[in-house]
Amino acid sequence: MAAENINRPEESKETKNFIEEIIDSHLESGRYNRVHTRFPPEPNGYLHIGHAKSICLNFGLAKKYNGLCNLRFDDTNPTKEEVEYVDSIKEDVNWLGFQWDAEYFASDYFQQLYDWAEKLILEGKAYVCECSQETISTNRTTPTRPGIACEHRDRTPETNIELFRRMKNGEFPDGTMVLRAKIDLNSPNMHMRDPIMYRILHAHHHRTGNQWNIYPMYDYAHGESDSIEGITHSVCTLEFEVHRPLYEWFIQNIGIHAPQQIEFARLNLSYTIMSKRKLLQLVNEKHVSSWDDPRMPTISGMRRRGFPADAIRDFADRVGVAKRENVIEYGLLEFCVRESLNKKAERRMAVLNPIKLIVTNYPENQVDMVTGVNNPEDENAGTREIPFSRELWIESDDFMEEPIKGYHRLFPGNEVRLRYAYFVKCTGCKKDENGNVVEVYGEYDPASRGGNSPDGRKVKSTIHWVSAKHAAELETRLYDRLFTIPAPDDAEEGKTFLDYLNPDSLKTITAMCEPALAEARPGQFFQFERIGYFVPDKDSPEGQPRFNRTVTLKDGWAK
RNA sequence: UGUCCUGUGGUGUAAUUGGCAACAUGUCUGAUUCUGGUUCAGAAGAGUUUAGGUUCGAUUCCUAACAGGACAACCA
Repeated sequence: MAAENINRPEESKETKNFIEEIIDSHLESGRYNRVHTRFPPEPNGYLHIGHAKSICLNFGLAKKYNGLCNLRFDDTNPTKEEVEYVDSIKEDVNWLGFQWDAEYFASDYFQQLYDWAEKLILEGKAYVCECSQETISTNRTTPTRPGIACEHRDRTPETNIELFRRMKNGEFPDGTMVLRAKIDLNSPNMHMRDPIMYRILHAHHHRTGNQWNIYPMYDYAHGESDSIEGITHSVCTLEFEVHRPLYEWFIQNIGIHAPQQIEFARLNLSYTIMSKRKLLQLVNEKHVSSWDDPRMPTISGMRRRGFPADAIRDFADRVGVAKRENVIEYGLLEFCVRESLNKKAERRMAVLNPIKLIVTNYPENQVDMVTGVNNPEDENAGTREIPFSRELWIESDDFMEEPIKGYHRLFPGNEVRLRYAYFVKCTGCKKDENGNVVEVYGEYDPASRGGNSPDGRKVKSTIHWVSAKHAAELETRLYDRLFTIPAPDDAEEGKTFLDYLNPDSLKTITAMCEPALAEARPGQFFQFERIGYFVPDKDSPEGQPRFNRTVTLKDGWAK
């Protein structure tokens, strides 16, 4: 094998993570002359941001070393897995921006796995055990004490192979017997105390149908699948560390290509949960609408929320790869999202919490068009025309009858700029019987058309607005974090993560939007000026976009 | 309890493999700005879990302790 296609990353200021250092040493020592990774999801749920880290890592490693990366579905448990999940997983990996070199299923290897199991049996390295689940467990005892051998352990290979074949043929009911590797009942590592390789399951498998009555366990299937595919570096999360001796035992005793398993710390994000079980619970108990509810930390949820794929990749990059447990601040994800969106989102004006501003010296039925810049960060984004008239919607936060110190928006006597339009000076307001402001009044300066005064006069603030008679009233969903505390998993006594659901994680309002927003289409990104980033939801009817708030703008004033 | 893994600013990740701790984010200032956004400039913030040891010198090597985590499924 020529090794000239190995691509060692050029010396750059970028430091290497510990996995890359291991790979470098393997390449140097000649243990491997290539890099081949895989992303091995179990199709029993939707992918989440934690998987995104693993996807970026595995595909990233392959790319960096000019190697390959497979997508392999770890579908060894037919009772939990469904095609729906297979489809969503493929879509999510693609959307994240990765193409796998080959697509496999662990179930593709069932026959090979079976043959190897027979080989181990014949060599006296595996046996059929008829103990109950409880007996197996109690016979394993505890780590400090030796395990107890059951009467099945010393059966002859002939008996074992016959029993195993009958297991395969479906002659026994579920749970009556299992195939166990004969390793070491006294190992301090409980995984080595004769682990189960096969269990009987008369279940319909999403790919092999009813062909099999026995299914391999993770520990027996995973490493062998890696080996079959020629994987060199099998990257997984920390909890599999104790499984590594077992992974290596099977490979060695079958006598096949040996990949190196390397474990890293999974991603944890503050204010969110990552467990598939809990995520499923949120969906099943209707705390969210679906797996792709924009509040979900799933890849599909984030996509619907408006997080760009490049932001997620950047995030995965920034959190790094190490072995120590970590909790990433949610703010870092938001930073990555804003940084990406700032460059690509077109600006629009929309008023979320409207109050009317009447420009008293502007002619009653006049309308003029002012020009708005679509994206100050991108010259190619062009401009658009926005209608201006006497009655405008402005944000109620942008007016205070009695301003607090530091406030320089609209208050009686103060002049501000209406973005892209005119200077307007506040002359007062009208209140209802309860003292609530219902209308704000102002006078504009015709000479300031376009947003600048010829006399060089300055204003301290610019506010956004929407012409009342031209406003498009569009449904807008204001999303916030799903949980109220940083670590919803660490519930205090007597509580569960559900007790920390944020009741205000979704507020649906009608926003007063500039007309151009009515033409927004799913897939586009917008910044509502001074407010945040928004995307049209996929469930929007034609010509009537419903907006999802992706993230707010950073608020340096923060009342 | 046993085995294994991990301890570096608030958070995360580094430190040329022994040379007085860097980057990002966050926070706080100030400047710029037709978004209280962006951008720019600056500041504060860890002496590397602790105690010993080796060394001229330790985040890095050794020992012990302490703390946190994983495992003890016919789940993956």
